[in-house]
Amino acid sequence: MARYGKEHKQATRQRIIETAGRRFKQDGIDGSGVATLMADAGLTNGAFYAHFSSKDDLVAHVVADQLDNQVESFRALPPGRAGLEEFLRVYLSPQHRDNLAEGCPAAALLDEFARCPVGTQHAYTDGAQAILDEIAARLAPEDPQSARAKALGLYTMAVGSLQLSRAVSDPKLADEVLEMGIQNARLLLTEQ
Amino acid sequence: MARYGKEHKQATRQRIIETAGRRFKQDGIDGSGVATLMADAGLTNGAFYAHFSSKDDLVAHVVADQLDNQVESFRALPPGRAGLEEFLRVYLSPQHRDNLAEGCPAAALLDEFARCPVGTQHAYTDGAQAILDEIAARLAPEDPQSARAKALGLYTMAVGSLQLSRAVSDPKLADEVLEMGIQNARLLLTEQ
DNA sequence: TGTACATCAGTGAACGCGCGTTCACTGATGTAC
DNA sequence: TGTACATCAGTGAACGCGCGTTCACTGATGTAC
Repeated sequence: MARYGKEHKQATRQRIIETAGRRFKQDGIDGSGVATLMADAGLTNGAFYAHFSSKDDLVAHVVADQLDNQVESFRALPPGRAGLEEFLRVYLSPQHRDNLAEGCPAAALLDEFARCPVGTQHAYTDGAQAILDEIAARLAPEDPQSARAKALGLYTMAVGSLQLSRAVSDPKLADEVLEMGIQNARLLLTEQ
Repeated sequence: MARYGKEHKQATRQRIIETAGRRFKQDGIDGSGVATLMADAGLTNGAFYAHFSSKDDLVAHVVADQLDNQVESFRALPPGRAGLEEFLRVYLSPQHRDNLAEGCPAAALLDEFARCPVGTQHAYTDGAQAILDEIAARLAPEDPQSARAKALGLYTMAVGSLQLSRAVSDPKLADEVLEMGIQNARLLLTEQ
């Protein structure tokens, strides 16, 4: 079972972090047990503590990884406001709403972060700052203060709209929430 | 222990629903055990199933109760846009952010509702519709369509902002999120 | 080249604990006589 | 008025189960000779 190159254990660790990200978003943090998380990665529960000191430790690394990925995919968007338009269309789409596991970590878990240890909150805070910077930079490089305000408005409304669309049991309302979210976000972006 | 008037058991049931509401918002739904919920109400675990058929059953009733209270407190606000201004100031205040247990159920639990049984989602959907109607009615009785859109924007941005302010570990950022939330919400309300 | 050994990622059983749920029982009160 | 009984909200121990965590062990591989 052993004597692999040093990159092998790192790869396993990364695999655990990525499959755990999907599981946490799908079933919640409390709703995902260590044995299930390890089975998702093709391992058994006992190996967990060779990679992480505790479940909380894993959660913090998962959050950092998820936010890193989101920042990276933001940077791959077309430059300027066109990129924000595309982001909105994808983020507030029925496909995103109906795919918890592959979607935005904040939309799936933000209110749980408020109850997480400070290490997890730091990981989220760093990632959220990077995303807000990325949004603001596309908005108005010449007016950073209003760009910052709008970036926050866009981010909080997008996350809130996706969560609301997922929580309601009426499919018509769920779709309306997404459509109005795009409409309101565009209004926020284009005005003044 | 028994032979009280018929209103006694109802009162106990209501007490459980109310203390459970605080506990769920504080510690999450998965994070609150039945024994703890009953101890909060001054009872022992065994009595639970004389009042509710399951924990899920309690959750659905708690969500309905929480949203009812929120609708009621909305109706007690000053009429028209002045009421919405007051709502924003209170909702996006540091006091609300720092008091999970007494605060908005959606801000504390919205992303968990996406993973709840359909009965709970119905309870939330009904309450959310009533709140959106209440907001829209204050906005523009003469233009119900744009009022509806703005009501959704206001609600999702308020919930998203409060969640974000609670999740970040940097107090300065947490305060900024609330301030910018109020600013963006006012912008949404006053324009056009 | 062949054999003995060291390494160590991963296994799987076990730990104590709290979970949601069940159930035989308690005991204070209202009712019947 | 006094006593026996029925009611039933609430008790508390117990159920099987999955939780996070620990640990003695396995066994495939690289290294030493």
